[in-house]
Amino acid sequence: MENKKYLVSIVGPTAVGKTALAIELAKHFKTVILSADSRQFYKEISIGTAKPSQEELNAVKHYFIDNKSVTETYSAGDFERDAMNLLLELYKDNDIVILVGGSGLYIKALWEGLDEMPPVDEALRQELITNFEQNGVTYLQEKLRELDAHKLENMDAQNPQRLMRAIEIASQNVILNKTKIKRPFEVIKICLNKDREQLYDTINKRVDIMINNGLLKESEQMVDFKNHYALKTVGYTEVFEFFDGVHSLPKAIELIKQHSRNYAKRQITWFKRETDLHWFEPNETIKIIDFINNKMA
RNA sequence: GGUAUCGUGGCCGAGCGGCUAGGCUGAGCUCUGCAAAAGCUCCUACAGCAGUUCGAAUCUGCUCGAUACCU
Repeated sequence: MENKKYLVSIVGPTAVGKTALAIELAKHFKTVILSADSRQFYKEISIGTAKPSQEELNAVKHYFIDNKSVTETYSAGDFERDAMNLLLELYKDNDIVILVGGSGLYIKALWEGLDEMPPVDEALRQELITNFEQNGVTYLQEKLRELDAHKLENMDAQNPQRLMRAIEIASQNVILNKTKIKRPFEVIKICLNKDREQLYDTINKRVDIMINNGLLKESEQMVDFKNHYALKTVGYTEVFEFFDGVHSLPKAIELIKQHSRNYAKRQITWFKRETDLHWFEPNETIKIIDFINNKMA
């Protein structure tokens, strides 16, 4: 009979220490790491995305790092599909796989699944963007009201991005069932967090390190791609603005720190509502290993 | 010592007699495909004291503090 399979998931805010813990766990359980970080996929950007170091990557096999180019568009749905396929392969040789990352939606997609969706209609998307730019959110609200008034009443109607998405779905007659999918493995959910001030301090310091490690140079090489979604992200946006003369360098660095702190806070908010999530401090490795063993016993 | 200008919430910053400017930070939150994204909510301050006035952050005086210039 085949052994039970586990997905040990390490989540938490940026810079809390997920990478280090994941590597320790992977070594301890003699397994591999599946990364769920929506920016570490991209092979061209490493410094600003705080990828694991080369030594760390050599120590344990990592999947979903450097597997995409910034010119590609990738979504949570794509990730769910690719990660599931990979996991089924990995479970042939391993009973445990370590999932690590901070991209809440991507992780949720893998844990619970997303509904099947037809591909985005590019023409419609473009039309929506154009009309939104000219007429504002009101246009999107009215458009959605015609298609699905009930949906409009029950959503964040001030959010253009979500309105566009809702219109796309409504216009394709897709029925969302929003039920959690039963996975062929058990998910063990561990969230790392620490004192807010300490976390912010670590974030600030890490940004300085990124600058010293050549974030500016890396960004310079990415200038031609700055309109791609992959580069619409903290660390690069601010440096591009510095290049364009919008901010001084010190100001840009200050903004990277600030936006990283804001991001960390949003991540914490996201994970707070997750059920079955167990919270630990980053230095509690032994306690975490015990916890995992208990869960698997 | 004199003259001038100024002193607004954690920070920036408008207002210049009556209707909680606004922005940023910070905190809280939303979440089925751009998610390191996008959006929502909260935090009623005018240096102090005295006065003018029905009413003062806004006008007057004094005190304290800052800045600039002069001797």
